[in-house]
Amino acid sequence: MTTVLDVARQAGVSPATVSRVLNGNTAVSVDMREKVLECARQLGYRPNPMAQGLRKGQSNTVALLVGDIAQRHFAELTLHVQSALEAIDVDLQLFNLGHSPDRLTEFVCRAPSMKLRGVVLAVSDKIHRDVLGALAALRELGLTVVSIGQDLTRHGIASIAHDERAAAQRAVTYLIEQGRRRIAYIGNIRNSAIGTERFRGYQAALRAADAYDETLVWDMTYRYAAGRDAVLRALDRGISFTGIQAGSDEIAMGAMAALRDRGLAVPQDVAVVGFGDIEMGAYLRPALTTLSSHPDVAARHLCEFFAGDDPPVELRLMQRTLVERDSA
Amino acid sequence: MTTVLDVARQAGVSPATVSRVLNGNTAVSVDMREKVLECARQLGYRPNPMAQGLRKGQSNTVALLVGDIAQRHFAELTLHVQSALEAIDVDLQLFNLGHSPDRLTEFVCRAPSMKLRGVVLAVSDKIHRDVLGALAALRELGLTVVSIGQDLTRHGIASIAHDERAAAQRAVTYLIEQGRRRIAYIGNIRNSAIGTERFRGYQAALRAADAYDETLVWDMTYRYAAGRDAVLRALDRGISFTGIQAGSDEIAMGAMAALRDRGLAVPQDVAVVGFGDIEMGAYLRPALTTLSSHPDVAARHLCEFFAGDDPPVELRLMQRTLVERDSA
DNA sequence: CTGAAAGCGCTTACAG
DNA sequence: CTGAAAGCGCTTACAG
Repeated sequence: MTTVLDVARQAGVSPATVSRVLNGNTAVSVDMREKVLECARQLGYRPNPMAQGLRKGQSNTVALLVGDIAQRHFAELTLHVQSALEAIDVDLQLFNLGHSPDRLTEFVCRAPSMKLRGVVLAVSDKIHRDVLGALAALRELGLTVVSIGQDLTRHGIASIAHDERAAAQRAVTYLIEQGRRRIAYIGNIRNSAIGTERFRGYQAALRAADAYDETLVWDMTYRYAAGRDAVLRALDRGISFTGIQAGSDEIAMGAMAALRDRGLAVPQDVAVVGFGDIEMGAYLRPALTTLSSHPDVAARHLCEFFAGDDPPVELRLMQRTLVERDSA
Repeated sequence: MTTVLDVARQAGVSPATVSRVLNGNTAVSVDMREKVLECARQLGYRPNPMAQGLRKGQSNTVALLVGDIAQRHFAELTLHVQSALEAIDVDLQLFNLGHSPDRLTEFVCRAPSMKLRGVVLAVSDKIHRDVLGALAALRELGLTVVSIGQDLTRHGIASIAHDERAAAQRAVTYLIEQGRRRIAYIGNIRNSAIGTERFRGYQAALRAADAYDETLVWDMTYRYAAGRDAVLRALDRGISFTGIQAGSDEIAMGAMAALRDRGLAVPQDVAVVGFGDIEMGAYLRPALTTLSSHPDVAARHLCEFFAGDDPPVELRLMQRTLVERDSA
């Protein structure tokens, strides 16, 4: 592999000059700059990232901590984050948390010695305040720390998030306006920071219509099976309902399958609204009414946070809109 | 941050000894080893990965090149690969190719200077032979190079792959045994190495039954829309068929939506078989009959390739089985 | 504007 | 078995 030294020799200058030209933060005379650039090109020189990192005390890598890449919206987010960060020339190291708080804790312990450029937290689960503190403290080590999905600004972490409460409230109000009153909520509430917000929106809409009923709140996990099981169990218990607000599209799909299996028609008997607008929803029959998601916008915000050297702890709020299809 | 030097001072030994204890490949006296270990623990010492990498000429990072993480099976594979590699203590750097050959080429140019521990290629698309050559050549630089999904052993790259041809042949034969003869193939054929294999299996099964008809072969991309569009177009042209072998579960879903929209019943009028057994398939109504996938097994094989220093160029072949559900 | 020198934190021949 | 020394490839004060 060619090194700065090779380029320097070839160009007849010192390695310091080569470095200065390539990093372009110090003034270098025009002819030197051109000669160096030409030689670097000729030799196909690329700096050794580890040498750079060791010298600078920081690598060019950002760790992306993802709640669970098996969930569609996390996969989509990963996609956009990776390409956005690549565009600004930072490498992405992927950690899949699988919703395990222990894995997050372990990461936090390892993080300081990893010499990362930053960490992006894409986690829906509630995070222990000690961990949050440790994460925020990484900032003092020169890392850029950003949360996508939940608002952690009050813990000192720059955040990009949807207004989940408003979104859920909008969707549930839409169901109420159809004349439905017995509307269930299926989703992760207690363990999920984002889920809690969504639930609050649901609750607010129903309370406003004086139709809130605790027995219709089913605190479940994110996956398909959760949606199916919740519906099956409720039906077995003779609980009746005419609408479902799901905490994710996957849950909504599981619920729709269960309704179908029990001979209930969507949306005639029970209307269903999902959360996240994953691509598949449009190909279901009935097609899934859901709330939009904006991973591309989030990725763009993220880049802005990484552009500055020490980004402010601010919230970039995004709004979800209702995507009306057949299921509600 | 604490360094080897800190640990050495604390333990009253030389940094060389600390390094030897921590790397454990050279003999060190028992009392020294214990003292060093104790001090390292006390100080919470973790080696600086960039210093290690610079010294060794190689980092601890493996690049995972993924065809398109927006496709479910790639997301699932990423999940398993990441956790398997983490277990053997290697970091995962994610590259999403988005099926772009240019991005792959660019990676190949960058790769030598990246000082990677290895690269994992999870790509369904056909790869240009020059790129393949460059990839295989990385091996001489000490990288471990493994392909998951397509067999590249004849290009000098260790591979983990399903027997796609046998799988498709099995599934299509199953449809034929139901008395169906006009069976369509929807999938990526020309541009996809894996798709080509699947198509060959389909073709072999139909030829064996003397029922192969080229007008029922629809070369499309991987996504939902492709499945829907292919079916709609065929129906518009008055082409009739009683079965569909899809090149992916997503395509199968798109096709089922189109059939439903045109008033055709699955499986009574048209049977549908997918490829890959993504979780969602079980929650469709009718539930999707499909061919199993084994990302967990693949990840396990992968670790074995990374365990040895210079793994042999061999093929680990996996068999898909037919997952019988309602759609066929 | 430019170069010589130091040093980031490790590991591994080389001596002993 | 152990230590002193060199060096991986870069960048950046420090002189000039």
